[in-house]
Amino acid sequence: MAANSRFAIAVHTLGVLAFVGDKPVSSGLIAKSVGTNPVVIRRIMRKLVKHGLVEVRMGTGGGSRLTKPPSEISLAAIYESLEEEDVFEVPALGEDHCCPIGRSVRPVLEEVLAAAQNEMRAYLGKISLENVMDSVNAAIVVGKSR
Amino acid sequence: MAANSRFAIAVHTLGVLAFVGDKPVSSGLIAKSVGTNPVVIRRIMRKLVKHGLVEVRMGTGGGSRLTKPPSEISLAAIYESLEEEDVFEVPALGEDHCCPIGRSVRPVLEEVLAAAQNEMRAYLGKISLENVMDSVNAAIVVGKSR
DNA sequence: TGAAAGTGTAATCGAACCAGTTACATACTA
DNA sequence: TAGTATGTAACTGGTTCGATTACACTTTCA
Repeated sequence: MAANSRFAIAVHTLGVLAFVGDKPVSSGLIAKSVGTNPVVIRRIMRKLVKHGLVEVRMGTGGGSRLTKPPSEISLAAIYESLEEEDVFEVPALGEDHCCPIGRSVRPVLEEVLAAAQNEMRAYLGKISLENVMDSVNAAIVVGKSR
Repeated sequence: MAANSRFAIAVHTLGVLAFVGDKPVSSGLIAKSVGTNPVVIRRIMRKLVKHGLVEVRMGTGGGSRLTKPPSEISLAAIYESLEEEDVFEVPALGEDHCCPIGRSVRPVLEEVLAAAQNEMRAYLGKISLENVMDSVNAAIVVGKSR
C-alpha cells in the first residue's frame, strides 16, 4: 500500500452513503463531499461493490447504496476491499545471493512485518462504520465541524 | 510511508552489523548483502546515526557499528528512526467546504487511523533486533536459508 | 421514443516519489 | 601522502496515483 488516501476516501464515501440512508447517491455528489473527481469515486466503488459492501444502480436516479447497516461494516472490511499492497515490502534477493544473512533475513522479516500489519487490521476490525459516523454526527451537532 | 522497502533494508542493515559484532562494516559490504547500492545504505544510515542506533567512522578501516546491544534495539525504534510518513493520509478539504460530513469526517478519521498505526508500532516495540537475528541464525544453522 | 441522468472504463497527463547511479568533496589511517 | 571510507548533491528512469477527458452503455421518465 502506498502512502495512501484511498482508504480515507473509501471510509468517507461509505460514510456519506450511511448518512443519506436508503436513497441512492451519485458518484458526482460523493465526489463533491470528498473533494475529488467522480471517476476516482467510481474506481473505489467498483471494489466495494465487488466485495459486497455496496450496490449500484445505473441510470437516472441511480447511484450507490449500502447493502447492510453501518453497524455491520467494519473498517477492516473496507480496508480489505481495497486490496492494497502490503505496507512493507521486503526486496527479493535472488537465490544465488552470496551473503547467508541476506538469504535468511527475508523470510524472517516477512513474517514479522505481516504480523505487525495484522495487529493493525485487528484494530480496524473492532471499529464499525457506525462508530465512525457516531463521532462524525457528534462533531456536527456540537458544531466542531472545523 | 510509501509502499516501502526502506524499513526492511534498515532492519537487514542493522542485522548485518549485529552479526559482525564490534568491527566497523563499510556501506559497500552491507549494500552487497542487501542487494542494493552503497549510497542507498548511507542514506538510511544517516537517519540511524541521527537517532543514536549506529555510529559511523570515516576513513580507512571505517564503517558503521551498533551503539548498543541488539537486545536493546526494538523494531519500533528502527521504524521511528526512518521518520516515514503515515501509512494513511487523509486528504485536506479546505475550510469553506460545502458538505458538513466532509468537514467532520477528517478529524475523526485521522484519530482512528493514527490509533491503528499505533497498534502496529506497539507490536514492533515488542520485538528486538536480537529476536530477529535469533530467527535468522536458526534458519542458517538448519540450512533453511532458501 | 427520446432526452436526461447515471455508471463503466479506457486513455492520457502531470506531479511526486524512489532506488540506482555517478561524481566529487571530505575525513581518517597507516 | 596514498588509499579507503563516508557525506552529499545531482541526475535518471521507472512507477504510482489522482485528476481529467471522452465515450459507450443503462435506466428512468416525460
